[in-house]
Amino acid sequence: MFIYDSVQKKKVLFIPIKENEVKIYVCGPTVYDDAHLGHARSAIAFDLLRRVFIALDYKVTFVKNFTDIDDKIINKMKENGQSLEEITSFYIKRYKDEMNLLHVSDADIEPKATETVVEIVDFIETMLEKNVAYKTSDSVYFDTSKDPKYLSLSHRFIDEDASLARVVQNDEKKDQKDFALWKFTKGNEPSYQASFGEGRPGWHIECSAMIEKHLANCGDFQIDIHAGGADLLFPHHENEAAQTRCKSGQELAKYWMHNGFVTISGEKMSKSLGNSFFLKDALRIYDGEVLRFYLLSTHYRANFNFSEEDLLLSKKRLDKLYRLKKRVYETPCSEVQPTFKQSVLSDLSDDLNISKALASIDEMVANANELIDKNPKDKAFKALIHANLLWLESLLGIIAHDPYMYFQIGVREAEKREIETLIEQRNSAKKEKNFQEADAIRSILEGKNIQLMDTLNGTQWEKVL
RNA sequence: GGCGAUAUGGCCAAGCGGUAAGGCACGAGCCUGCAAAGCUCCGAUCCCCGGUUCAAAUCCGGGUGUCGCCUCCA
Repeated sequence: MFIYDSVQKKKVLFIPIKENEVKIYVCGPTVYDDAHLGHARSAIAFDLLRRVFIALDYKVTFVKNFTDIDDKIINKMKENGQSLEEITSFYIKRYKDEMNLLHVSDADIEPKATETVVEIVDFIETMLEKNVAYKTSDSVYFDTSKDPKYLSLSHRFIDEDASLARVVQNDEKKDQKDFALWKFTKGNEPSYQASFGEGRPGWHIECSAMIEKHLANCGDFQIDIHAGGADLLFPHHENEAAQTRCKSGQELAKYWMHNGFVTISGEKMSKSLGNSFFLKDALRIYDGEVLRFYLLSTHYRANFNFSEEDLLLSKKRLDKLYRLKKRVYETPCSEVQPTFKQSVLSDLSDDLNISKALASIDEMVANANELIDKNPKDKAFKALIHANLLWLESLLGIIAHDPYMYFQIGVREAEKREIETLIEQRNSAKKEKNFQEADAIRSILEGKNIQLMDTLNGTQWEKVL
């Protein structure tokens, strides 16, 4: 497996800390609002990473956190008069439901910040003891000057005057780069007891504490891979790494992976721009699997410009897989073709090169269709192809539906019966060589976006988007 | 202002020094009563200018465009 490491800034051979095992931590969402396409893309990208490692026979431990205590959540509490719990449990459930529609598996461990407070407090106590953190009137800060490697992750040089001019000045901080580990309570908001003062955790500390709690190794590195969106590299990941380095003497992660953004009309979706395309809205229009396949089909590091037109084009590629599935659906699976499996896995082992993998898959599809055309009764071959498709389902999280149902998504039962009746009428007309009548019926159905196809197994229909 | 990424045929998109994968769209053919589906065939010298090399889309330098990070963010 080769992966692109954001810190080394190049593609490197992945060597696990412990043979045949991989520990992955992904930064999950702050749960105060609905997830948008960017969350989906990140989740799908690293879900693929996880599936590929599993397919390569690694023992995978996959952790994704929920940030469930934060300024924005508190603001929402004040706005809506809801409790913290009410808000976060609502959005966590919605996030997980939506991710499941996208066939993103739940993580093995899904820690919440509020359930990690004890560890966070311990973590900060140790940093205070080690004198790499200090207290001011409102917060406990991390002292970045104590970390000689600070900024080595994001390769940044901070110009004290220019680049931090946009940050609100705080005279109590020793250095503008220093960041809050703990914010003392101002009253009337959720807070936790701590030896250094009642309050709540800052954003960066939870990931370091969670990794230590759930995953940490003894050795140079605590985990194998830390992943997240490209916007997290600085300051979030830089700060996580610094905390852990100064607290435990270990590097947080051996490899760092960052996914590119989803843009709309070439512009990043972001909360401040207010141009977010929420998943709940996308899922009202598009099937989750179609959306997954679309978001999956561009390499995870590249920026992804979302457009409905491209989504529909991408669907056509998925349709072809489903049509092949129809052709082999009645034949029980045998074994995946080794050459096919090997070729797809080797494509994906190259830093998740999905484009290459899809090309290999398309080649398999074309080849399979050709041979089934030539020899429609070759059950042994169909069994192999069926097995290939089933294997792809586990590897990519696609082609999971019944292939007939897939083409009928969004068609109501009554409408289905109506379609079947029209098809029967058309078939009678065809038998009587009344092609005018048959074509007229076909036109009626086409007007309803129903496409007919006469096959050896009778007339089939598909809903066209 | 500082830092970084990227620029490939009509569109999406691989490529990581040896003479441009794949998908969609378009066109032609096979198949079909006709279609649809499926199969086959068909198109680019890679933003510009210099340089390194026997050899560059791929490396280096300089431009130009686009995007991002530096503030919550996947």
